[in-house]
Amino acid sequence: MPLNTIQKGDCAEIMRSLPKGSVDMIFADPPYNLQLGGELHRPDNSKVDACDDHWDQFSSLKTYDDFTREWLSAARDLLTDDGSIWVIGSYHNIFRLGTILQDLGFWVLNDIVWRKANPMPNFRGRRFTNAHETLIWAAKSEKSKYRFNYDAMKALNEDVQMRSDWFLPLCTGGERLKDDNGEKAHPTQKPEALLYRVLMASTLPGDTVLDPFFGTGTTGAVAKKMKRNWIGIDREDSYIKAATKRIAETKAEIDNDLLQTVSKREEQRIPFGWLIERGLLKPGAVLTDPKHEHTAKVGADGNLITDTADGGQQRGSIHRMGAAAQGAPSCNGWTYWHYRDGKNYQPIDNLRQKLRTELAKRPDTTGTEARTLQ
Amino acid sequence: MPLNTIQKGDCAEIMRSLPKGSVDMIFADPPYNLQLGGELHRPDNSKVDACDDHWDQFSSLKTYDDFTREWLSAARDLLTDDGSIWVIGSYHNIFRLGTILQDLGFWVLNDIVWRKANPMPNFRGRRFTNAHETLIWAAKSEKSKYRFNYDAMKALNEDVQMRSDWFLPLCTGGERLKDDNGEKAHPTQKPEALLYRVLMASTLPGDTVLDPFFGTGTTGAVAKKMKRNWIGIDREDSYIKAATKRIAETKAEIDNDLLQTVSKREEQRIPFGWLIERGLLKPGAVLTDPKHEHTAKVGADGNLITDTADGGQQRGSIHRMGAAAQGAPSCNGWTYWHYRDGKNYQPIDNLRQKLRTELAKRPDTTGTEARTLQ
DNA sequence: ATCACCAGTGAATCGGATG
DNA sequence: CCATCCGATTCACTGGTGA
Repeated sequence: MPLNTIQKGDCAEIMRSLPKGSVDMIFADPPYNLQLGGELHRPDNSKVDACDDHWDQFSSLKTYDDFTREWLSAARDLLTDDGSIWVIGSYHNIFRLGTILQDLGFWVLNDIVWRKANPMPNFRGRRFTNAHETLIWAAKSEKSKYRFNYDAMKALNEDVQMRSDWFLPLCTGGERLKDDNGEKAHPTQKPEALLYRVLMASTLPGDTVLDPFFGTGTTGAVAKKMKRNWIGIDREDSYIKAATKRIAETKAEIDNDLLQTVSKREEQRIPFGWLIERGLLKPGAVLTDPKHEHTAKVGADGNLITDTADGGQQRGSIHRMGAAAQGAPSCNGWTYWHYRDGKNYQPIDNLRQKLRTELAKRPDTTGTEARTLQ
Repeated sequence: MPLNTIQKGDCAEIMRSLPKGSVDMIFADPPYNLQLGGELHRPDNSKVDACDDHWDQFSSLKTYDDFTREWLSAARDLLTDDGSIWVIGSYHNIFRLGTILQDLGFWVLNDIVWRKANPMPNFRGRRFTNAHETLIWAAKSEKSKYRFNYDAMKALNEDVQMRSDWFLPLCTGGERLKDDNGEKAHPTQKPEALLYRVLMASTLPGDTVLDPFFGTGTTGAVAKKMKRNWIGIDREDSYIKAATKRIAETKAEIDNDLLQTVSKREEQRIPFGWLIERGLLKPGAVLTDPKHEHTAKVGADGNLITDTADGGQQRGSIHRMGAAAQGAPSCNGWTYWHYRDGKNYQPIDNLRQKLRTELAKRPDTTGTEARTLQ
């Protein structure tokens, strides 16, 4: 795999030449097929520098669809089974992209709206200001165990779930690459903040990220900063030259420990029985629910024991017995059951956390056991 | 023309029976083809009342496409040459709708994002909160002299061009129609404010507006208020009954309350993570408290990271880590934590203020940032 | 009259490991 | 392939009740 390099050529062809199932995530910013008419002027009569490059011209919708199906199909084969893809577009092409993604078997996870902080106004006053672009995030298939760093996204948003509408400025000012004449090097350079969020959401450090329409290499630059491996593909020498220089000047600046995000789901599993084995809870201890409406006794084997209405007993895991007490389909026993700590009641999750901290300090003695029991 | 009545039956069939070129605008809220799996429960174990009605079930994407092509084709013939159509959908169906619209010769004018003020969260934490729906506004053809009430839209928006992202609350409370059992009469009733803006943008009083998926008749009720003629089509007796009653009780008067967009909040919320995404702070930057007694490092996800006495690490939001450092129950992390600016230390609140000023320069007037600029 | 608290709810493609 | 079990997971808003 040609990691951390730019390949020159047709992206479908090059993707077909790489080993199948070898890429964790693909970010694609394909031609939008804008179909612009004549020139557009601002109210002050200055001319709008539109995207009229040859690579954005297609003779018909069918030509665009064929082109799209070709590269998306190659992209799908390149992804690992649990990989995912991001594509970005506007109303000119996003419906074609979305339809073909679905037809090829991709499973759409979200459509994301990039709300532009500073869009170009509609100078003619004939439509609404086109103030957003759309990203589609899709897994390779319905069965994929795609990666989503939920906790990182929540943390980025001050502990509130990240929504499907993102408000970010355009790429302007110093971030915008210029060519030797001081003109913008690429007509549609995307802001790094957009890629930062995409990479943070759906990849891990060390993952391989491919961008088939690399342009000025925003994906590569952000991937390098965030210690993801990247592969870029483009057909234009001028873009490859600009991207190469840009990425060479970019440092992998973020430390490993800073790149880590914690997810409860990925923490070490602690069976309830370990609390008893290690004396954090004694057999016979009485647990209650938060409202003190139900009680259960701790059995020596890690089961809980409750008395039933008919004078019998019931036993089961902390989760099963919590669900039964509430008449609910499921229950997180760790947060439901509380133990007595002096005059207060604490969730048994506190004991789990305590044990987890201890185990982390002594990885040599307990690590193997913990790992094998996971 | 059966103006201001509801027709019962298949919408494509009924549209074919009406005179061609006789309708000025069509608003369509077709089935979304959600393809839901099993049941979904909230964290409190209550069940989500999903949209699982028979009319939303299609056996395949092809079946859905055939259905869509059929009614959109009939709709196109029904429009005047200068007429336009609005369709609404989610990522499940909007790409199919958009592709078929384009294939039939409709000319897309805008895609509009309805950002929901109060969407349902993602309960499992597996994706981004699906916080918007998409509307497509299209003219009958590229040559259409479609109607767009530019000045009305600008006036609605405090004299700034209306953007393509609209921030509106869901239809809840008193506006939501209930059946005889007190249950919601329709699973997906749209808010009147949404229809108000659509009608205000693209029709004139006296115009004829048709809704082929009439449901509880929101389109008819708002059209009546705004003195547009309306035609509704639906297949379900229960919806027709509810819509008939609703429109009979609606008066043909323009309700000024509807004119208002959701009021702006005083200040927009800036998550700490935005400073990192936008490069105002780098991951790894060291923050200190005003007395330089505590330090914390900035994580890539917007959490702060501190070293604990026992050699471990702790992470959390700026507020939580500020509280922990002081042993206080709460803390305003924005004023507590300081970053190094040359030789001086400045509260990170300065960076927030800087970003806020930048954002304020480009006010998102359409819609109120509320808590969710995102 | 006001406030605090609780319950309910909205177009939702909402697990993963183990046996 | 399927069954079983563990255990992680929610935001904004409305309306009712009781102090």
